[in-house]
Amino acid sequence: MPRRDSTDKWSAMRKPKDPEQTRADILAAATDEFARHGLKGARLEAIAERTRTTRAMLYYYFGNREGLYRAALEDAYRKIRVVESELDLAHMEPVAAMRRLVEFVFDYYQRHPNFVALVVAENQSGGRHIRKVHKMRTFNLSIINTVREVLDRGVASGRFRAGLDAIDVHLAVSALGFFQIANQHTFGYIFRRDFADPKQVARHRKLVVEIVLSYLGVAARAEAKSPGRRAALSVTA
Amino acid sequence: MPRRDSTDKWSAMRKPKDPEQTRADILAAATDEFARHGLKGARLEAIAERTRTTRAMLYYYFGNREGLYRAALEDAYRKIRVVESELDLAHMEPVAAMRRLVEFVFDYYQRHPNFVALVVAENQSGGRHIRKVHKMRTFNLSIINTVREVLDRGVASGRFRAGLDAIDVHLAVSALGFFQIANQHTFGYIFRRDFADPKQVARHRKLVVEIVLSYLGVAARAEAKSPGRRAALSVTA
Amino acid sequence: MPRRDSTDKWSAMRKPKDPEQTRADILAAATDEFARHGLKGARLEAIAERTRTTRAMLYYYFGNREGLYRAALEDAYRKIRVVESELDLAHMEPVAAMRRLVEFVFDYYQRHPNFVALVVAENQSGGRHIRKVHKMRTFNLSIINTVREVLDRGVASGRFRAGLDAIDVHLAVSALGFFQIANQHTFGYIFRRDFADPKQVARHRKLVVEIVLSYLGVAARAEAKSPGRRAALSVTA
Amino acid sequence: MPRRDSTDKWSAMRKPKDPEQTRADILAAATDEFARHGLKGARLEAIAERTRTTRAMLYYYFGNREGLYRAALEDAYRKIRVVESELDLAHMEPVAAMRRLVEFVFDYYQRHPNFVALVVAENQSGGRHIRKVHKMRTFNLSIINTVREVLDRGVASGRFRAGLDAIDVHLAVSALGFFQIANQHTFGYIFRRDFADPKQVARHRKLVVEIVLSYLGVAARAEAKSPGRRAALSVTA
DNA sequence: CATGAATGAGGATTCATTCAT
DNA sequence: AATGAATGAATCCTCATTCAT
Repeated sequence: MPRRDSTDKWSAMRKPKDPEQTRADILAAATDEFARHGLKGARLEAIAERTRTTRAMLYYYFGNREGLYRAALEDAYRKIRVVESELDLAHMEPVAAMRRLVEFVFDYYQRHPNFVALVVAENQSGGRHIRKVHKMRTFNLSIINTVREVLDRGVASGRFRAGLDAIDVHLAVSALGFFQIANQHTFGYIFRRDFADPKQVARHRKLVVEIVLSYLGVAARAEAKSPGRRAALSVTA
Repeated sequence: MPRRDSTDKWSAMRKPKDPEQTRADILAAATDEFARHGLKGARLEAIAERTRTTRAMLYYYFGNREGLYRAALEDAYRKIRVVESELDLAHMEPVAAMRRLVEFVFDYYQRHPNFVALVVAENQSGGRHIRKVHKMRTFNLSIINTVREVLDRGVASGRFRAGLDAIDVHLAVSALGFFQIANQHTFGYIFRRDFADPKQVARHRKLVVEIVLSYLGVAARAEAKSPGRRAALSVTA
Repeated sequence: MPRRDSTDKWSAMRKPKDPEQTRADILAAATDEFARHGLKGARLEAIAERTRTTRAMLYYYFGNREGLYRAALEDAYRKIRVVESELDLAHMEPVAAMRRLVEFVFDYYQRHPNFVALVVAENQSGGRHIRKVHKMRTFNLSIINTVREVLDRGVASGRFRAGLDAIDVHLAVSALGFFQIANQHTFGYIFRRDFADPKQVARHRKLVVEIVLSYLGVAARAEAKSPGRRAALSVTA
Repeated sequence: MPRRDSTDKWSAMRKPKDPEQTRADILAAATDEFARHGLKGARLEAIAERTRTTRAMLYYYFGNREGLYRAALEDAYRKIRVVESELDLAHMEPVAAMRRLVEFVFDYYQRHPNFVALVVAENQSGGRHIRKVHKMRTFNLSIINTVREVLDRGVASGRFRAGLDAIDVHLAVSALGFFQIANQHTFGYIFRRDFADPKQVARHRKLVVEIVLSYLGVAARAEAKSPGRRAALSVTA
């Protein structure tokens, strides 16, 4: 009874009790809260408030803070891999496939800063919790196979140079995309780049593609403009 | 009346008042603690303990938690820029200079994971505090001038392709190096890469150099492979 | 396994959850503590101890120190006005009514030094908190109507002189009664008056009545002295 | 060295060291701080800041918090009595003398709210400290003699009624004047009286005089307007 | 399933006060 | 006579977590 404002927007707004929905709501709120403040910084009270439940409910559904955090972490990773697996790169020409993959990763980070933030949080706590999430590796390894398949075809067709490692490439792709979200505030402030500006985002997107393709041995910019005139224009703006 | 001997516990514990030293000690401990646990996660008590002072001293010298955090942040940025400014790339051939710069950044992050962690923490709190550190931009902008100068010479000599932006390049260099520290736990666990293994670190170092040089239009592999030219270029620390 | 007997320490200590009681207990203890030491001087720990709860409970019920203080303040004002409203002066002859009112105020202060002390504390903090208590004015204004009604009747009947202002009168009544509690220590010490002595209290009570009635134009001494008319008028509690 | 703003308004503004002046400055600042926040609420740091010295100086001059408080208290009482003793009422006609005395007290409180606040603070702490100030009674008792002398003359001349007690009268005068400062925030807010408004102050001043004179048996308002028509007009606005 | 009540402990700040120079 | 440095201790407040219904 204590503290709450007198306006009772409660009984009115509380959805009909649906355990699955409640669980999902909590998870969503938790993801956001953990993303914003990290594992230790997140306040369970804040999560409860957003879900219009009480802290006790979090315990009821997820056992404790760590259980909730792990659930959020697993959920986040699962989601990106699910979407990733729908890319269907196998039917595309290698360079186009790689371009698409890079853009996908880049875009995903841009649209899901919470995923990025959760990964940051997990690294901040030494990756202790990701190890406890079973199947984490399972559904994550698929991306490497995808990359490897594209690389192989590209090398075979002569579009990519030989000797490339799939994990290395994925590392580069991830790093370049991740940084733009994870470090946007410091880098953006210091070097006066507005990472929220759509035009900058578009520029950076091209930049990342270019870097990766260059590394694969493709004359980058030509690709982007017109497949036919490929070799002619490698001078960028 | 038992006059303390000068070799006892006391003299060892910095009783002789040396404010500068005390301040520096606190700052060092704070840097570490904030790096490990972030702005909110850090325990002031932990910082005090390592310095053999009391929490009150932290307030005496830095006003409050945020003041201390800001001081640590500023100090960390200042340090990397100071070392960076001693690179003396102006006298080196462009490709060698760029290689050296990339390696420097990579190495600095490897050897100063605290710096990386502080930057992560600052981004986690939205970059709110870096804005309050005066002169932050001042001493950070030098790196861009350095990069630009190398790029210009490289383009002029025909070793680099034209149309390159210094901030873009610095962004790429930073992102690729940063990721290896910042995301080592998640990426390492999922893809079974041991980022602590010196051999891997060496591999990654080459990888990053290669990626950046490729982007600049330098036939990376050639540089890296030809033993004859290698010695000439790897004048890095 | 030793089942606690129902007569042991526990049952005595309000274990059976009774939120209303808990809240009331806290409020009572808080009133006393704030009265003794003021808003800032009060120790929440002290309040908690008296209630056999923990400090955390205070926050649970009242949000924070100020919330608790405000609740105590409101409660105190409400109580005096409630009792005041039961005076039923409308049926009394004006002079007797006024006498009774003055005596009531005087007595209330005497018996509720905590109320006086809280008011002192609130003034000490500039009256900042009383403004935040909704309804404060509402239940306080009734006293003025009461006074005004008595004055009007007195003037109409020729017992009081004309031109009197109800708020002025209430101000005088309050000031004279308040001082005896609020300033008893300094005034008492300096002028060697023992404000705790029942005989002095009785003397002061008469004094205050006399002053107020004189101001209203009633020949005070006459009223007080004439034994014959005294009984008729001193229908006070 | 820590904390202070970089602008060094220090060495420039620090007055040439004059122990007496320093002591007086501290006392003035302390009076204000104790008046504002009470004995316990006052912060020594705040006092030090206003005096442009350090907290250590307060200890140097006054021993400790209580010593400083006592000094402020004594100083405050001494000042009012000094001014009071200069009233020179002995040469005035009784009614005029009494009026002047009431007005003096009223005005003094109005102009020295710090005195009022200190008295409040002292009562709040049970009058424990005033007892430790030697001579406190000595210089305070004079006021009673002054009042008594006026009363005696008034009774003798038939202007005042008999049976009056000097301390009672002083009590009434003090209470009525004190309340307007001490309780201005609560009373003012609840009953919508602006005790800071000069017009209200003037009204209240008259009111207090009137009340006191009425009590002494003088038809109040007549006095104020024209001594000659004294009895005629007792109807106030 | 759900929830209001209760608790315990961890840390943050703030200060008065003392010391050494 | 003065002061910067240092300390210890008191409180505050916030939370995660558990309990009883």
